[in-house]
Amino acid sequence: MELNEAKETFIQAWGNLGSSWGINRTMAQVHALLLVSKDSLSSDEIMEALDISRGNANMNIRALIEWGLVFKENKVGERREYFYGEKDVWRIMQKIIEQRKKKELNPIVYLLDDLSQVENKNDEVSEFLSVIQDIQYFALKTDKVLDKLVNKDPNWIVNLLLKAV
Amino acid sequence: MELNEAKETFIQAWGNLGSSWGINRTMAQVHALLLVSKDSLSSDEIMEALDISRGNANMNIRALIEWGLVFKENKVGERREYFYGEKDVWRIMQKIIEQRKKKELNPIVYLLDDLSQVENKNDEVSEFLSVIQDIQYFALKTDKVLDKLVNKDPNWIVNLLLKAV
DNA sequence: TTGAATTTTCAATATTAATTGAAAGTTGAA
DNA sequence: TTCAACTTTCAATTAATATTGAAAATTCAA
Repeated sequence: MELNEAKETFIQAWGNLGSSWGINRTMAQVHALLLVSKDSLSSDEIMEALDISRGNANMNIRALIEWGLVFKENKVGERREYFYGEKDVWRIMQKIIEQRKKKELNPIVYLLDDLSQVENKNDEVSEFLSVIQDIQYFALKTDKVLDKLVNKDPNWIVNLLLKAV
Repeated sequence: MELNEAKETFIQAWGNLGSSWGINRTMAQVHALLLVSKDSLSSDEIMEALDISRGNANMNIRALIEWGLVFKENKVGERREYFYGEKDVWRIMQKIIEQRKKKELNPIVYLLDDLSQVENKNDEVSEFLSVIQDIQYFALKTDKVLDKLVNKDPNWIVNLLLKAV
């Protein structure tokens, strides 16, 4: 396989995988592009490389900056903005986990907390509460572990994983 | 809050959350409904409770059975099928992890394996390979941990999590 | 077998999400 | 200030996904 072909494959595949990861195709593609680009790229270069519109490029670059996966660079004497990607895969994982946790896990925690307030007056309610509380238990545990994960250094989790496997 | 109100809230919220979890709204709702239903329900009862069409109900019940989150029950002297949900929250987590791993993680592992085959003839390629291999490293680690997770008993992970936090 | 009850399929439709592109907004050098 | 370069916004369009509902297939008691 040739390098540019491999990069192209990576970008396309990362885009597809993004879909199942709750990240839209273009956002994942921009991320992949910047991940394998040696130099920072302008909006126009990104539009060109991925064959997408200006608006689409802009929105997804902003989203990636929001996520902390992409950064701006201002070149001296240049008006336009350039962008480069976070290259540290560990940090990339952290950021993605952080965002997915916010979007997918936190709402569950709040929901279950609310639902626990149901008046516990009979067996049927107890049974419902038991389900809710079981879910809550796992959700809170997962939440805590992921918090640690995004706050600690790479070795913490690597050691944990090694111990586990 | 009253029980039926709480159940209704749970079903609706679980449906919405399903979306961000890569599970479609109806599938998540059917799952939630069966999770908080004392008795098993027929297709018609599910259609009625969630106000969805026969086709929709059928497809999502099948998908849930496929995932191992819902089971059939045949009542004696009754033609129609009844369905009940997996109530063990630990097993539910296992099944969901199993499916998401299959859909989200495995493709990455295969992709990276492929991309590693790029001919390593110069520095630019080395740099690309380094990114790919970093991702591969984390992907494989995560893959292994999740494998353990779905094969071991609840205490294994709970202990691990406790140790970690 | 037959046929009513039930389940499954799938083309058509509806819903939701992503993308475009042009207009409006912003920026900073001259 | 002014104005061209550049960025952002957002209504309209397109694409992707989910849902419907009726027809076809299956099942099983009689």
